[in-house]
Amino acid sequence: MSDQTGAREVVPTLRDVAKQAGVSTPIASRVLNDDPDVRVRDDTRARILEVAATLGYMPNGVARSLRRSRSDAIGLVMHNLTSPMNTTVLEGVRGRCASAGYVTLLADSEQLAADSSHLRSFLSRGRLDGVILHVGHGYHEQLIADVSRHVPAVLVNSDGSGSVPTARLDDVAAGRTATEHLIGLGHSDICFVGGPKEAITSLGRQRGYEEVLREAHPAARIDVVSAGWTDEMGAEAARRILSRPRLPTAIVVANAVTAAGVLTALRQAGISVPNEVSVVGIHDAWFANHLAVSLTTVRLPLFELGAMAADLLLGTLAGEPTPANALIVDPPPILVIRESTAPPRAASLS
Amino acid sequence: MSDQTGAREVVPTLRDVAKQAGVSTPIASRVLNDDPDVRVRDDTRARILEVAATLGYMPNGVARSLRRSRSDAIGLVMHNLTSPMNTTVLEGVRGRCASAGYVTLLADSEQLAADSSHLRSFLSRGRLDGVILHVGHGYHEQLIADVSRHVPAVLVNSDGSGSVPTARLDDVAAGRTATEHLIGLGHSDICFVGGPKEAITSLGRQRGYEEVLREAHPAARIDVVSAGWTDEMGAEAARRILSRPRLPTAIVVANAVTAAGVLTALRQAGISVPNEVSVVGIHDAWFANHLAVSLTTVRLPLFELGAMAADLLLGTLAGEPTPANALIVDPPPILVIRESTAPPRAASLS
DNA sequence: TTGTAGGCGTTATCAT
DNA sequence: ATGATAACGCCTACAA
Repeated sequence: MSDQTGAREVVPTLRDVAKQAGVSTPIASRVLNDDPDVRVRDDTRARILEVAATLGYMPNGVARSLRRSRSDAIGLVMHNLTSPMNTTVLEGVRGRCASAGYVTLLADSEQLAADSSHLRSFLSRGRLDGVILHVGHGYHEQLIADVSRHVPAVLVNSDGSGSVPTARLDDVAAGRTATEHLIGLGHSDICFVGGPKEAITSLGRQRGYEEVLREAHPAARIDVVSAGWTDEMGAEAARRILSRPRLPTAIVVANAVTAAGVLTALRQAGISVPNEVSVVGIHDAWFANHLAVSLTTVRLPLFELGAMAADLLLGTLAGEPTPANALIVDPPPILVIRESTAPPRAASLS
Repeated sequence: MSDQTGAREVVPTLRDVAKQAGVSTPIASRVLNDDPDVRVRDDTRARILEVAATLGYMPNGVARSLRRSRSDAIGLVMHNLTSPMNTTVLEGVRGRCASAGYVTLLADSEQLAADSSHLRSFLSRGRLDGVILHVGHGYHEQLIADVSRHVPAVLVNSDGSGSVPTARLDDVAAGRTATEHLIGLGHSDICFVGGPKEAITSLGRQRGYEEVLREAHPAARIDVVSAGWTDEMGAEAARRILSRPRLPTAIVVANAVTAAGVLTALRQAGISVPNEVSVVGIHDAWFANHLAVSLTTVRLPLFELGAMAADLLLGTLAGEPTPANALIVDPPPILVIRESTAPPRAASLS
């Protein structure tokens, strides 16, 4: 068939298609790109399409990017991908970007911050149309500045300390929901176990806790313990609480992984949950069902958070007027009751 | 300062650097790229470097890719990122690629297989130097074929049904390690709960189980139950086992997430682990410590698996002679003993 | 309805 | 030791 025209091992280019179809490259280009205002005879169009198909033509994305000065690629800078919550956010971002025709470049915030040559390669001009940064509580202001100076950027769950738009969860509402549940059960001696001290998400949840507790029991003690986002840090915080003279009757934990550590430490200390202490975790991860005591949680829309961050960025890229900040209030935090919460000891005695 | 030369809002290009430094673009290019065999006067070199620095010059990666016909980017096609095991593999791939100077494009295998326009965009010529496919047990032969026709590809933990190099774990050894532990405790009535029927990793682990069981107890029954990789499927498999007249004294579960479901179903049925049934899971995930009963596991080098897959691909790209397949035997599977295993009921009674 | 010209930013080749 | 020229593959004017 077409072999005798001098089949090359190399992949066909637009010129090859045009040549074989007996047209010029611009025509081939516009037909293949479905340019709406191109007027070609039907048979010409058909011929081009057919040649492209038989040749297995595939446009060169790099050349196209260079020409159009856009790459249809967005960068996603993440920290701590081992956290199931962060994975969900990632899926939200990636899925939305893919649906919008963008591919996703993934980078780790620690590595990016530590390796400037990798950062340069990542930000390499033209490769990325925009970047979404989910860098947690790390002190990555420099990284954020470096990135946002080069391309449009959006932050996720971070302290948008300035000009970079941010998508975030309704952390205050989450803290409120968790605490309201405990208060509804009759608790008033409630401890809050937070993430890292600087983490803005943890601070928001803490504020929700404080607000609700003050509203319901103005005299109650605000009792905050800082931990971190890992199970080990949760266990360590629980041990700190256990070393005090009196136990609270309930604990709100700012994160489900941390809560797993809290539960395990309580079990190891022989404390019965929920009989002696109730525990609520924030984030309804799959493993909540399988912990030492199945964990009552507050479900937050993590996937939607990622999708919203992507929307923010893609909207900006499309030149649409885009809000500088987005708080995900729909769906709202939802309480998922399992075995780890019950009325307080005192109440059950009375 | 340099403003009066007509400072533009646009980012500086190589030509700008060359012009300001009073040299031609090729020279600027070669100096900035540390071309070893370029002979320039020291002051010229210094001038170029200085201008580049003050201008904040950053090469355009797209133009460079076009010219060099390589992108320094690799694609990672993954399935089921919600699994913590897969996340670890991802980190292995991404980390290794980043260290080698490659950025990583992430795609979801389901979405890629379902959306051909996204696939074309992903494979868009020139964008990717190679692809790593971790597509699980899905019937993605078509996807694998499509990808590997376009760029060099490497498979992870898949059935390298043909010409595509593959990196995989030593699943047989993992199954052996888990089963040997149980046999050492005195068990002989051991059930194997697998992943999806077609999953090659599950089949390998099953083979390890069968080998060891036959070697130790030639008369023992090979008892295999198919489940899947989710906690729900594990729970469902456990319920199936519970509905039989007799319980085995021990269960090997091909996956830690599945094992979590098994443990929870056993607990809900009032079966005591490890007193009535011992359970070993494969993969030492963080949550093993926090399950209803902490789970004895076999730790497999998932991060190294990802890194090895990356090495395979990068080696191929570098033109090095590269093995077609790699079995990760170092580090070997390691048994991590926790609370979910003990001698069998009969033995503890005698 | 179709073709020609030019350039996106870089690097490789050859000349000087 | 440095410069001129061309080309990577594509797309957007504009011309015919």
